Amino acid sequence: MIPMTRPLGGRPATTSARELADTAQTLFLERGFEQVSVEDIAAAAGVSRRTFFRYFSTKSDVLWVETESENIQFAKLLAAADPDRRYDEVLTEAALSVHRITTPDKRAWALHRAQLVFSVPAVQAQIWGAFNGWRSEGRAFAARQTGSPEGGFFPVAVGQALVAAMLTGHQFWVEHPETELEPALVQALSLHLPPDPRF
Amino acid sequence: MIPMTRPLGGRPATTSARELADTAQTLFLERGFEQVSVEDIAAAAGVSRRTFFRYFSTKSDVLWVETESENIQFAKLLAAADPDRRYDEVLTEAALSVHRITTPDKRAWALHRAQLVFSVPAVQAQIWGAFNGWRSEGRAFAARQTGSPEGGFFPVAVGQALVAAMLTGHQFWVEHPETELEPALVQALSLHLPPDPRF
DNA sequence: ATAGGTTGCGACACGCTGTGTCATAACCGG
DNA sequence: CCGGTTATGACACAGCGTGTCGCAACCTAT
Repeated sequence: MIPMTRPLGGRPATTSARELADTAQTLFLERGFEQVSVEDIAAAAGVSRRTFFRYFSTKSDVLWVETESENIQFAKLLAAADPDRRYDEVLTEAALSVHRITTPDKRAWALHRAQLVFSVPAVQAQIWGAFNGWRSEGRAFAARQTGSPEGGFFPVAVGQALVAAMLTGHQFWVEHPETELEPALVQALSLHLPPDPRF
Repeated sequence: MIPMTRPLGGRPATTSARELADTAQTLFLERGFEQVSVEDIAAAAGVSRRTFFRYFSTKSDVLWVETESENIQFAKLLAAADPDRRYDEVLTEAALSVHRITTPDKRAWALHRAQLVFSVPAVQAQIWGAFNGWRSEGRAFAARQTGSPEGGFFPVAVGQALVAAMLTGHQFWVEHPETELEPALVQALSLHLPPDPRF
């Protein structure tokens, strides 16, 4: 979508997806998702409303900028896993690694985004697509790591269960924001299924 | 929302939620969800656009009219459960009962809708809200049946796991349409959690 | 029959999202 | 300086969702 190298010639961009996303996230934290219009974001970033929609196809897309790179990191961790290890251990480690929170700023944003997920319909409408990567990665990994058939029942269940565990951890966190996300994720991911290559 | 008995006095309604939903679904089948505006639905039903929003708060709400009554049936089954039975047995029975397919017509429709769920983004956008009932009902039931704290981790996990099981069964069914839904649901629901009132 | 209360509806206006179109600004190389 | 290229802004438009207001259509009581 956004080219790696600036093509030769042409007017240089006055902003970037990253800058727009940062601006938007700051405003969301200040006033809340629905109290911030695209016009507000564009004005704060010094561009027109139309330009915002050239970088993001919808207002809520700005919430999932990190998701793409997280998916890549997740897939890499799974690809590099020792084939002899239990699939569920690897899956748990990889998921925790990707969701690790390093700074207070990132914690605040992650919490707010999670709150939006569980309260704003416009955000909920995108969850399916946002977690598609997790579902399919978890499924494919479970199939190859346990030797289950590609179209079998078990890998499908693992993919769905992985997403459910993520949502469980985040939902608990949102309802207990004084706690930390990681323990909740650990607990949710510990409710895993034993490997079963039969189906 | 819509009163059970017509109140005394006042102008009688010229339409109903049921009539609007039927009209809308017919148009959706003909042209597709996004190719039908609320104005179109209202016109086809012989009312104004404003009146549509008096019966449904959003356009997409009419997609899940059946889901609402299913939720009520589900909640009733859970409410009538023997308090001494294992929560997961009751949950499984109730979920299977609600999803039981009685006629070939209903099977075809259920399969078609499931296929839409796993392929059409416009439909996927509604899934979160559509399954909100199952999530919250499963959660509340798990809490009271196992004696777990209302805000505890375990009920949250049960709610999410219930939805994940539903999706797993349906996803497997969509990918193997020659099989039946119920066995897939049984298998998915059998991957349940043991009751744990501690958390 | 008429008056007053109650309830559904249509008309209108408004802010917001998302899209299409077009002119223009700001860079490139020759 | 001059086309070619790319990002942007201005504008228009359909659609969603909400608020408000006056009116229409029913009721019951007098």
